[in-house]
Amino acid sequence: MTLIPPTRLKPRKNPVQARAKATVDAIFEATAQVLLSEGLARLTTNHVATRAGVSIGTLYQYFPGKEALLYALVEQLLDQVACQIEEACAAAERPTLDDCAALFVETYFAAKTGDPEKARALYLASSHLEMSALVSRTIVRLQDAAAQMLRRCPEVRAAPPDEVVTCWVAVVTGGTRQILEDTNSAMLLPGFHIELTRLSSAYLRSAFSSGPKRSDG
Amino acid sequence: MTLIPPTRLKPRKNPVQARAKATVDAIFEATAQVLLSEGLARLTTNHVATRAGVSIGTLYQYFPGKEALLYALVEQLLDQVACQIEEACAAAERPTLDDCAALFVETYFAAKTGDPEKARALYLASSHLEMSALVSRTIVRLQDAAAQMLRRCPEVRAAPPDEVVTCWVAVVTGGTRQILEDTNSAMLLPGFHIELTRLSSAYLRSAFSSGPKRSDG
DNA sequence: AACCAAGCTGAGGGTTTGCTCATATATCTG
DNA sequence: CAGATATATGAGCAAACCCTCAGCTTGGTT
Repeated sequence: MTLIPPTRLKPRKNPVQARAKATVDAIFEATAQVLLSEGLARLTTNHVATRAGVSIGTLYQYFPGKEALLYALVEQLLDQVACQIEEACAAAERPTLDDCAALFVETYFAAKTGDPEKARALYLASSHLEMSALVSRTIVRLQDAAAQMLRRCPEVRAAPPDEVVTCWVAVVTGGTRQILEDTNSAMLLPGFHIELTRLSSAYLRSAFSSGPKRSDG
Repeated sequence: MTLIPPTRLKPRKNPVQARAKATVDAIFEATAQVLLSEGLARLTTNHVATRAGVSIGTLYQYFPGKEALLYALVEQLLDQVACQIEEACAAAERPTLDDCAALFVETYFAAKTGDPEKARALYLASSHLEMSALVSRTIVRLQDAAAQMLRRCPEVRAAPPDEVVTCWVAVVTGGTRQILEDTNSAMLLPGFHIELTRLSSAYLRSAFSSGPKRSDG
């Protein structure tokens, strides 16, 4: 929405009838499935169309090409995550640092693990060079949401420094990705968000209330 | 080396003469370059051979296919990083927690940013489904190196819990990836490893010296 | 019913890609 | 030098792929 993708990446038209909406959904769903079962290299438009149960011509009525299809999928999935984070962060009125840590981590983690397959598909698809702007944009949204939440935190006096917010968001998103993509560590996944919350609390405290309660100046 | 890849992914033969070694190196180099300039989708064997200045036939004498080429490249780059970490961690004899944090982060960060282009190429290539085992293996090596270093740390009494090591390593590697891949935040990259070190120190302290020096039991 | 968008189909043209193989050159060994 | 081995070449074929288009079906409106 906010971004202006080149024509090559924009959808050709949006579905208006209910049946067409179902078709597009099926195409998205099929794309994610093929991505997971075959990998990005073997993802072909014909294969996606077949898996979606529609003809190849139908696919090309909505998307000008393979890349546009992936672009739309990534855009959709990223937007869902960003919206959930923004909503959750905005809802915290006077959070403690620990609240901030828990809220951000839990929300992000839940958004990702709610449908781990889709999350993995997203990681695969977003490795396409042209998606990087989309990812960047989403990261900025997360950073802004986090920074504004921290600013409403009584323990935080001034505006939180960029490096801290950047580092924190990078570490939460990157760490989660690492765990989700590593099929080996998938077993101890349930405990991960707890550790990640502890880590976040420790970091935020060390960044914002470092001295022993430096009283009012 | 440690892994036993299916024939489809193993190199066909190793170069023995110096000239052949140079050829294989050129192919690797060209692969990384094409990966960065064209992306994984447009990486073709013909294109790589051209960029390397060798004939397509030559490429196929050493690698049975495109995937094997990528596999070998990823294997090489991952091994370099793991070796550097293992070496650095093993060299620390009686480190403090802060030493551990700094050593691991600085070494990993230096290994990645020493050649950021190659690091980015690695991320692109490793998104191929079949590389996940290779990545997993490397992560385990990093975890082991970190765990053994922590065990030699006077502030750490017992063996460090798996969740902590897993979380820490995931966060350092994942966070670094996030920063390296995001071209926007590339500018404040120089400060990132400092924050990451602070974060690591804070986390390790909260995990290992949480109470006020719970004396011997 | 008659009409018109909107939606769907899938064979096939043109292109790209992966890979082979017959041939040629370079390096080594005795 | 002569033979053996290692290395390099690149035209070209089979397969895979992207995408179009002319015609067909479905849903909605009057």
